[in-house]
Amino acid sequence: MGGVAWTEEEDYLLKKCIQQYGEGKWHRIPLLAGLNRCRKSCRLRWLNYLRPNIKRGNFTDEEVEMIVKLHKLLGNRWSLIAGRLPGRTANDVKNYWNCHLSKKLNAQEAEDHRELTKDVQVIRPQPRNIGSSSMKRMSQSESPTDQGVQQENIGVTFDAGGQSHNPESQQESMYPGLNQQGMVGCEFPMDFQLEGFETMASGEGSSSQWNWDDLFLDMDPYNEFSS
DNA sequence: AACTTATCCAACCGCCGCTAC
DNA sequence: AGTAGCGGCGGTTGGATAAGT
Repeated sequence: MGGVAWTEEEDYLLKKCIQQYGEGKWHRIPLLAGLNRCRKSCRLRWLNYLRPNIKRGNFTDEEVEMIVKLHKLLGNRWSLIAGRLPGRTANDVKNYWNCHLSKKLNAQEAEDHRELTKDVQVIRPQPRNIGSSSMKRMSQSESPTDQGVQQENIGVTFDAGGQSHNPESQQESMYPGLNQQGMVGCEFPMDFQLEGFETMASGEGSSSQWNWDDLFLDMDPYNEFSS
């Protein structure tokens, strides 16, 4: 294991201490419980192992599907993802992702990319003269290599992952929420997406102004996704 | 049976944001 | 304004175990 494994006695002491004094105040727990562990170890042990109602064993298909969808939207925000999976911990989700899904999805993406580019002639960005006004515009936005290179003439957007998207056929795209800035979208209902993504895309607010926690407070992906 | 390699997952580490002083 | 202490989070590590040779 990554460190010194917890003994049954330590587990018992920690459990008893938390039952007596409650969660929180982690800095006091080691002292109160008589454990030679740091506050973080105690908290982690409780959250990932000792807490009641923790679901162990394999992830169900529904849970896996949920993880994939939430990860597509949230990225590596494991605690938020785990919050939507009753009984699962952030560590469980993270481990499962790292062990199973990341490899699987990487392989699938590589395969999809091969399929997409199989019969397609790759059009690479050509050097071109850029007028001063265009330069000004570019300097105000992110580097095109970061968020997608616009192929103005053919109307196809290339994102950083090398996939191409035609804005006109976006409705049929695998990622209907993908905007022209190359922002990764999702398969959520459009009325949900637009509230957040349009504002971000239009530049009215930076992504740092967004609080994802708020965004999810009233959302139940079990129902939202399955419908 | 012995050894090597791959996989899993519990635990640790470092960083971040918040709060109190 | 600066700083210390805290809870919380995500990334990484490394021991145990399974699978392969």
